[in-house]
Amino acid sequence: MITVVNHLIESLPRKDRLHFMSACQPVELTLAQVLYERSKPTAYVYFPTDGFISLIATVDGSPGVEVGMVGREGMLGAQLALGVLTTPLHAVVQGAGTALRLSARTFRIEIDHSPALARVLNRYLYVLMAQLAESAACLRFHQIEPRLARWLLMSQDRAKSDTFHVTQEFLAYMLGVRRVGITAAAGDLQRNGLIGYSRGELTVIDRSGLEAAACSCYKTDQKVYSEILD
Amino acid sequence: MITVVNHLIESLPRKDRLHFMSACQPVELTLAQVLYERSKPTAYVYFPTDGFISLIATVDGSPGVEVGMVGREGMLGAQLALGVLTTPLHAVVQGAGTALRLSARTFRIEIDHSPALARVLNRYLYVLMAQLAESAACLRFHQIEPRLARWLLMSQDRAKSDTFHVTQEFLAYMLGVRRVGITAAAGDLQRNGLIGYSRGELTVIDRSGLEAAACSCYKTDQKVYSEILD
DNA sequence: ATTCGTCTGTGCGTTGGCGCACTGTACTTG
DNA sequence: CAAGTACAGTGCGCCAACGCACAGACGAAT
Repeated sequence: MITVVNHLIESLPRKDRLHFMSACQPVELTLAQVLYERSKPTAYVYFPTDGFISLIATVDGSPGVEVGMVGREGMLGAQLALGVLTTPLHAVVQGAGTALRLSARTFRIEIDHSPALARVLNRYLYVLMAQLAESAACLRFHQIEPRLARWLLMSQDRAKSDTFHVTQEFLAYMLGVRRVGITAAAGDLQRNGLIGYSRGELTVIDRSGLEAAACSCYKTDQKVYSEILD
Repeated sequence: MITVVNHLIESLPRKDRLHFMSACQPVELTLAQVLYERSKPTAYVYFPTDGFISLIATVDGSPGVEVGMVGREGMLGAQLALGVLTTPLHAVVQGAGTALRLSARTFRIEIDHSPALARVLNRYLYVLMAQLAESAACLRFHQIEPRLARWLLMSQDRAKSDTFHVTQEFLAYMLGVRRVGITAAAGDLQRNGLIGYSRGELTVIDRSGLEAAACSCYKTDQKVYSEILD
């Protein structure tokens, strides 16, 4: 039997947590499922317990680029706590799994009834903002390979598995680069024995090596999260 | 006699507004003044009435890049409304002028006493998040010239003057590029008769031309702001 | 009037990433 | 087992932006 495995929910005091969970509904997250579309109203919020979700920013017709990741350490739709129904970002399931879901309306009622929930949501929003800002600078200054390494680490943290399915095409989309850019960077990581890669099956072999290869943003993210939410 | 000229404060109902303003203290913003430093606690929040402020993200030792701008349409320190004392970004005065200032403590008391204030702050936070995400994609996909044009428009909107003092060195820092990159881009805009430029004195000549030269992020920003806060 | 500091413009080679097109290598399905 | 369909790898020319260095150009201060 599985207990709650979303960190935000876990952090609630027992009474609030039980009440909150009774309002939740477990749902499957299927790979590539689009949960939010930019500037459209959001019907539900999601607390991943197992899967994880990418936040994608776009401009004009450009393909898009990932600016945030949501796993069991966070939630999707926190902007509802700010009283805004629409979302500025696309949200796409990037690792299949499960999540707890609430309707927007129920979620807002829960917030009104639980100051502890409101508090943790506010703090999470702060972390999210810090991540967005970090992403901006990272996109500007860091090269593909360190960014890829970072991405793999972040995914591994959320997938809780050292092997997962991702195509180069997909990685290219996430990082906002060409596919061949990924071919080169991933090839490099592979030659250095940090990852194994074969037809979409990616395995992290040397995690600490990857950490060394990743840009500083990985550590920074972790630091902010733990300072604000732990 | 000057009435309040900060849009967020103006949007409060009369009673709340008067109370709020009596808690405020007018201060001068001097050029290049550093108001916030990353991950340090914030002593004050600022509501610009005249000057404006740049939000700067940094990674590692990299120089930094602007990810947001705060003028009379916004405020600095909104994260306090989330209950977090530190700030994820540097904040530097980019246009000298004046602002209304409150201590962090007073600000939080005001929020607790005015639901209208809390509401507008939440909405502003949402706008800020949208801006950060937008910036990330903009930094990744847009070229120097359109970004420069956008920056000039945003500054002009906040400076309420079509001529202001900025060196190429400074612009380079804001956009996260080389100074010579600015030389080239600004030269281009100048040749096309959109701006005049001489030893740090920059004049916007053809505003609608600049709007055409700017990347789409300019319009997008305006749209989000007006949808959420108007 | 000369000097000095600040700001702008130019020139060079370098590079990281782009666009495009094609080849090679697997699984997968009929 | 043959054909089809992902997916990964390679090669080539191109370009925006980079780093570095130096040369004017203007304004203020001595």
